[in-house]
Amino acid sequence: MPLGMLLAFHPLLPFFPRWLTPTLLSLPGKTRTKDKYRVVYTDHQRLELEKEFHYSRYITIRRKAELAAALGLTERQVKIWFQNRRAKERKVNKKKLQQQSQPTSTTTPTPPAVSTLGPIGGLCSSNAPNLVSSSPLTIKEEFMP
DNA sequence: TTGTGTTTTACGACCTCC
DNA sequence: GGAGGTCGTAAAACACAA
Repeated sequence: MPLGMLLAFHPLLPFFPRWLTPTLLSLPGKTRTKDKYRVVYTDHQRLELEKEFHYSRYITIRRKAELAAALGLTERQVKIWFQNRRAKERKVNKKKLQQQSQPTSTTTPTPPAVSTLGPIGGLCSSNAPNLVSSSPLTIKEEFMP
């Protein structure tokens, strides 16, 4: 049974949605409130975050603060966005790998081995572990005005 | 419409590093 | 010990076929 169901149907928490659990209600600074379980980022916010991610998958503390201020987000939101974005990338790469490992017998040939780092290639920074280095400039330029 | 699958925010648990 | 990493998950938002 998922944790959420346990919480939702816990005898002490009768029919409380997850975001209404006492923990979330009592602790200040929590972002999950009754009004907004989660916010939807604007296209501009997403674009800027994506740009930064393509430049470097691991954001520096300084850059995180700058970006958060520029986009009107909290540093925590920026941090979590990067975490989720890396998770997404891993998921996509895993999917690609699985598709490559089981070749289709249909007429549609699998495309030539594409970098698992996505269409933009492997952009990485010095603080990004286990990242295949490529040309960061090419990516960055893609978002130049 | 609506039912269903996918994507997007946000969190907790746990782990590693300094 | 704290900050930040992954992993798993919840639930809102979204896409889309029926």
